Amino acid sequence: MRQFGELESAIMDRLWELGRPASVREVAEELRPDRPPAYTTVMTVMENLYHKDWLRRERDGRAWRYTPTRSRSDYTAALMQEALGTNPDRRTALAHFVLQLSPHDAALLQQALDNARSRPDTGGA
Amino acid sequence: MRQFGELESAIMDRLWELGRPASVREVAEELRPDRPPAYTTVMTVMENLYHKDWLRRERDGRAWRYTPTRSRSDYTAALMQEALGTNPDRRTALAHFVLQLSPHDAALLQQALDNARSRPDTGGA
DNA sequence: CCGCTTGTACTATTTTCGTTAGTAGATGGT
DNA sequence: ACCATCTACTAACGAAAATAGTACAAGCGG
Repeated sequence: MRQFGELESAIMDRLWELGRPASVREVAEELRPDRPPAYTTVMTVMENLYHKDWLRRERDGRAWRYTPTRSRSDYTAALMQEALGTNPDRRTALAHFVLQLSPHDAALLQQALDNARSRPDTGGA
Repeated sequence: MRQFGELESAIMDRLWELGRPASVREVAEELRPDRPPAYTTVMTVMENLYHKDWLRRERDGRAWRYTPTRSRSDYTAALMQEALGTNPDRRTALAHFVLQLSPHDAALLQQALDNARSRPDTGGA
């Protein structure tokens, strides 16, 4: 699983922000105010993301409406998982990871672990 | 921090496996048995990694001996950290992450947290 | 001492993938 | 019927990784 390019990220971010199916037009608007990409550029990239299975789409009149196939947190977690997966020594990797966490994040992580224990596999996507 | 290319990964893996300074020749041997890259290819990539500061090197006769500048777990942890960092909703991201963990990994993670609490900031790199 | 082997330094090409966007054509509203 | 909009197709550019050849230095064995 490769990480997103810059424009891809911006697009996914926008879609995750919106939290509902959105047309190319909607996404393209106010995307990267510094250097607004052409409408067709956004369209192409969104179609790429569709073919790469990061977006699903449905017809709305002539236009497509796109939705992320996975939640942002799901994506983040998968990236983390993948990073961890490349390492045979999970113990050390996890130890390093934890040491790099801010106290606040460490607390959140502890909570997450507690929750996972009390309600294993609840919380789906 | 960009993730490695395929050959770059193979090379770093080999160096991490060996756990000692290694020459280009040593690394090149048995690297990707399916399609062994030319010696000079490996050399070029290792020099790239050196200039990108992933490898350090020292002379050994005519040859260079290369060593990773960072441990594998350090690298892994940094990747995980970076993934987490792109997500504004850390709580949910961490929750997902934990739910995706195998029970064994979850236990390791809990241990890591416990250790971090009892001996904060011990264990450096 | 001389050539063979090994290793480096330099250079260059190919490939891959994201980014960029134009053009043509379909379609629906007014 | 016309105009605005949207898609589909095509293409080319740029950066970075992968690939490797060539030239050259230097040590070793005979």
